[in-house]
Amino acid sequence: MDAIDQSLLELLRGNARLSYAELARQVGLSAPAVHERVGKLEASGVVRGYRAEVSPEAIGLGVTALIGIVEDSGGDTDDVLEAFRAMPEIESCYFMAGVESFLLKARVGTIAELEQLIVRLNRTPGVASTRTAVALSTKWENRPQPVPAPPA
Amino acid sequence: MDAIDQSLLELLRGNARLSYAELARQVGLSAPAVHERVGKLEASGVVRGYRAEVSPEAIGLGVTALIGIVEDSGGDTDDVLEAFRAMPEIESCYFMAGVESFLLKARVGTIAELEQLIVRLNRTPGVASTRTAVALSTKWENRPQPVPAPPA
DNA sequence: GGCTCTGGTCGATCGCGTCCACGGCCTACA
DNA sequence: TGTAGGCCGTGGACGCGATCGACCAGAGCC
Repeated sequence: MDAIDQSLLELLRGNARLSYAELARQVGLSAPAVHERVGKLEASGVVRGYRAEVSPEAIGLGVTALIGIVEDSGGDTDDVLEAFRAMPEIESCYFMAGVESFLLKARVGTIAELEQLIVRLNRTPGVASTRTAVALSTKWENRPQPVPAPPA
Repeated sequence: MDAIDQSLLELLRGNARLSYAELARQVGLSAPAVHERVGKLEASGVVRGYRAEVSPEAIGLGVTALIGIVEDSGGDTDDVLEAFRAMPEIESCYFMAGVESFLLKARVGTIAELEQLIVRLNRTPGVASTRTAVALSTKWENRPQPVPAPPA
């Protein structure tokens, strides 16, 4: 993971569909060399995948909510997790320090759907209570920050 | 935005580096047809871009925190936003309903850096108070949910 | 000093991206 | 109902890119 790898990551975070030839020009190597480097970054898990970023509103998911979950003292955390995983509306799931064990980011089409989701969450075994905050607007999201000095 | 467009979005959300030829095979059209459809999806803003997803730990950003911000009654929201925007650690910024006007997702390398970030946030004009919760682990993040029925 | 491993370039081949001309279907309208 | 026009697709052509193999330079190690 040297400076060239960092440049490649930076470039691919900006536009994942850049050709190897274009990447090669940008970093001053040959295309096969870039191909090999990127392959190693993928194989080592540094690059997890390449995703098209779709505007949520455009596909009818205009409502974003952040939901804190307090767990039942008797519940099994893994079961709760499984239940969350089965709900496709839950885009992100963090296990947190604090009273609320989980923080979920959910995306639905309407407030009515959000209501149904919250009801389902509250009914989930192991969930003691939920606290929902809805996002009025998303100022930005998943902004890539510059790759800092490598850990190695 | 018909069923084929939805398939294309689904495919590209799974792997943004698929070739047009491959996409064409998957949806049963010719490559130029797919090229044109994807071009229109990009032009209309449905597809915002293509991003490589990089493992945060691999680039030395092992600490994720969610930070709620209570605004000063006298502060200017736009100024606060500008200040947040200038902090690269803040990956996402939502404007929320509720006492806390903003919810930030921040990513830093160490707890010490998180401390410095919180100090900077509290010093920011317009910020009355902050509430930080750190993520112990990320169960999943930005999981693409199936494209539902189109709004049209 | 020579061996080997790593990581690069170069060249060749094959497939892909992309442009263009053409054609079929659907609709609007007389 | 016949017809014109627009939309959206296909097929062909051509140049570029992906990718493989062969080869080479430098570092580290015996």
